[in-house]
This record gives sequence, structure tokens and C-alpha cells, in this order.
Amino acid sequence: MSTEDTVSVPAAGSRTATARERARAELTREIKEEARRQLAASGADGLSLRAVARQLGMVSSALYRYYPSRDDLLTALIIDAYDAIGAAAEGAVAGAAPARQRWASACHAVRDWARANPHEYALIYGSPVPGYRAPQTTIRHATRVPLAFVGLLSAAVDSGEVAEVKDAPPVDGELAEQAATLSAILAPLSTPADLLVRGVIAWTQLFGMISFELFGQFVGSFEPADAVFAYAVDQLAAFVGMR
Amino acid sequence: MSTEDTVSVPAAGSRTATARERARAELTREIKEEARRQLAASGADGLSLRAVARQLGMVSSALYRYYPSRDDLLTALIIDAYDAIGAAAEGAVAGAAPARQRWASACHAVRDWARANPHEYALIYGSPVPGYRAPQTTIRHATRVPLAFVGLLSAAVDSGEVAEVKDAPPVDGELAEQAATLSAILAPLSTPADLLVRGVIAWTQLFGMISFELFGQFVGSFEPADAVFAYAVDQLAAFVGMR
DNA sequence: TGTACATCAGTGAACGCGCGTTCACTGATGTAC
DNA sequence: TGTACATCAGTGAACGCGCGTTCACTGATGTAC
Repeated sequence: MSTEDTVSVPAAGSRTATARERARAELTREIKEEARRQLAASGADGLSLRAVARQLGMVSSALYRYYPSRDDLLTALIIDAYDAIGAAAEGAVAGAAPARQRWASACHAVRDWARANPHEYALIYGSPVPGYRAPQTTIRHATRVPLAFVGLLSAAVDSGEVAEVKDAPPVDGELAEQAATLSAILAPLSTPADLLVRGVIAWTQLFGMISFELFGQFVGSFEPADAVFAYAVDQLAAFVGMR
Repeated sequence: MSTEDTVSVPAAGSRTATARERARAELTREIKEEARRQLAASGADGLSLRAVARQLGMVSSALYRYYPSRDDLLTALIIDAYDAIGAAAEGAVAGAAPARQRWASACHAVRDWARANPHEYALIYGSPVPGYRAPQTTIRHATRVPLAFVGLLSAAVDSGEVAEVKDAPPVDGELAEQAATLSAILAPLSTPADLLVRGVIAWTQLFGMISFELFGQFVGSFEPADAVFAYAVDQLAAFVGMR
């Protein structure tokens, strides 16, 4: 097919895919899916290339045609997890509803995703996987959630839906510098330094609650955590100054 | 020695310890220490009975005279970790300083301990160790930190150092019930339901920040985290209503 | 104080397991002429 | 349209590793009389 294509390198994105290419894409997906199933069943250490291959009816060495090592497969899963939770947050943040409402729904979306995918959550927000060093590539995906929140805050500033917080101690020194640096990176978004700081704090709060819930620290007290969570989310909105 | 002792069961706590008993206590300690070293070096999965034995110059099977299984050794480490961080919090909470000051120093004590012992922190507050189910025994130790904070809050209520929070949404429904149940368990301590709720939220916030710092989520933004941490701790004190 | 017996710590070999990764190979799919 | 060659997917065996746990044993320490 496509005889007019003179380029022999497999790069070409416009060329019709050969059967081989389609098969490869398909299997790459299946491997990742099976790996995700194992991750969900037994955590990051439970993920073994041999087991994945076994489940797929192939020999373990065959996987090396698709992922050069176990770590690369892990990286793929990590990226997918960040993307999935990022998409959940972005979806919830979008829309025309009042900012405070979108704030709450974003928090709940993040929590819901975490509860539905506890091992994937643990993979990205839990203790680092021993011996695994995440490559730079993952960072871009990791920032989707925080970016969604910053986007919301920034929009809320523009629409006047976030007010100055009274009695807040000044943000100065090292903290002010860090906030300014970050602000510069976020460039087009308009988020004053002290709002940014409150934002990070809210962000850590959100994930602190989710981690405690998933990792079992609430057992015997505030479990189920729906009520505390809802209460905390509301307080957080107030904390960042949302009307 | 101690010929007047007619009891032959090894239970006796008052009897002078035999050389054998002393050796056993000593080795039990050394095993745990070496295990802790390995934990610190490579995390929970890096902990192997064989490696511990090797380091101690004994054969791996010998460890079974001291800990019936790897999980039991892990449990011992978990308990020690909870005790250590609990002691840090209790120490900081004690004293005659103003409540708000003790609050801050307790938060910093917890963080400092975590930074000094990241793997032990991860062991108890990170993702659950796969395949390991913590026995009931650990709970008592896990509650030391939260109890220290509740104790501080309760004392601050008594001394009038914590005020009603204005504009706080009411604590009702499921949340009120959970708080009431918890309140009853904490019996002699006087902590109104809504303060308890704010307390848990502060508690999750504290550990959320520490986890983010240790697990690398701050990389490239608020790192080093000293400044945000201090700011957050101060805001938390205000959040719970401390003067 | 001395002897006979019981308790316990530590040894060494073994079982059975699963893992990640490499490598030379076969056979199917794709490409150039 | 057909043939010759190149590319690539998947195989099967192997390397080398480390692990937790069991078990029959030796020899030292403790205990009762």
C-alpha cells in the first residue's frame, strides 16, 4: 500500500498503517492493560513482566519487543495514571458553573478517581517505588491536576469570585520568591502570590485526606470519610477565598 | 542464681535475668536495629531476613528463634516507628508554653522526624506494604500522634486558648455522629465536636504536606518546603481557632 | 559441689518459588525491483 | 504479478539471582536433685 511513499523510515504518521503496525499498537495496548490489571490486583511490586506475558499467552521475552524493561512499563502506567486523574480534574473544572461549585466537583472528582483506582493512586501519590526513578517525561503529566486547580483559581480571580482573605499573614521571604518563580512559569494565568500559596496548601490538604482515607488512617474514626471530605472541601474553598 | 525462685515458667519479670535471657534480649534488639538500617537504606521491600542475618553474621534460619516470620519483624518496626513519631509529638506538645506555640512545635517535630526517617515514615504513612496486613496491636501506637494533638486542643479549650470559629458551617448528620462517637472514646478530654472535626482536617493537612515533601511532589515548585510548611502550620492553628 | 536431664540458640542443607533479562533461532510480514 | 531480500515478532532455553521457610542436628546454657 501507499507506493508513492518514498520514505522508508517508519516515522510517517500520515501513511496508512500496515497490518504489522496495527498489531503492534494493539499488543502494546493489551500489555499495558494487563499490567494495569495486575497493578490494581497487587500493587506495584505485584507487577511482573513474566506474569503479564503469561496472562497474554506469550513468552516473557516477547515483551521486550514492546517495552525495553520493567521500569519502562511502570513509567507508562504512571503516565497513564497521571493523565487519568488529570483528565478527571480538568473535566470537573470546566464548565460555566460558579467557581466554588466547580472547585468542589474537582475535589470530588479527584477523590472518586482515587477510590476507584487505589493502586494507581498509590503508584503516583504513595511512597516512591523502591529502585525506580521516574524519568523527566512524567512531570508534564503530573502537573495536570495542579494546573487544573490553578486554572480555576485564576479564572475565579478574573471573574471576581475570589476575594482577598482577611487576617492572612503576609507571604514574604523565601515563600514569596518561590511563589513568584512559579507565577512566572504559569505565565498567562493570573494568580497573585498569596493565592498561589493558599492553593498549594489546599492541594496538599486534598491529597492528604485522600491518602489517609485510602491508606487506612481513618479506620475506626471518620470512616466512611464522605462527610469529613465534603466538609473539608468546603472549608478549603473558603480558605482560598472563594465566594 | 536466684535459687529461692520456685517458679519455673520464664514469665517472671522480677527474677534476675539469666545470661541466656540477656543475650536473647540483646540479639532481638540487634536484629531490629539491623532491619531498621536496611529499611532506611532501601525501603520496606528491601527488607530481607536473609540480608539481616547475613549482616549479623548468622544463618538466616536462626532469625526464626526471634521473629516467627518476616511480617512479625515488619510489625515490630512499624510499632517502633509509630512510637518514635508519637514520642516526638508528645514531647513537643508538653510544657507550659502558649498552646499555639506548642501546636507549631508539635507540627515541626513531626515533620523533622519524618525527614530524618523517610523510609520509616513511608512505612507507616505511605502506601500499604503489599501482602502485609497490620495486626490490631499496631493501632494503639498509631494513635499516639493524633492523641497528642487532641490533648493539646483539649487543654487549649480548658485554658481558653481556642475560640469559637466564626462563619464555620455547622457540623451535622453523619459527621456529627462520627465526632460524637470519637468524643466518647476520648472520654476525659473535652473537645467539642466541631473542634474535633477541624482537628482531623488539620491532621490530614499536616501529613499531606509532609508526604508531598518526602515523596517528591514539590520538586520544582515549593522545594525546599520549610517556608510553605511554616506558613501552613500557622494557618492551621488559626483554622482550629487558636489564639 | 556435682551430676543427669531439659531447654534453647544457632547450624547447614534443602525445598520450592519467582523474578528480569539475554540470546540465537524460526517463521511470518513487508518492501524493492 | 512474482521473486529475492530485509525487517520484525515471537520462541524456548538459559543465566544468575535472591527470597521465606522448614527441619533434623549439635552443642552450649540452665535447672533440679
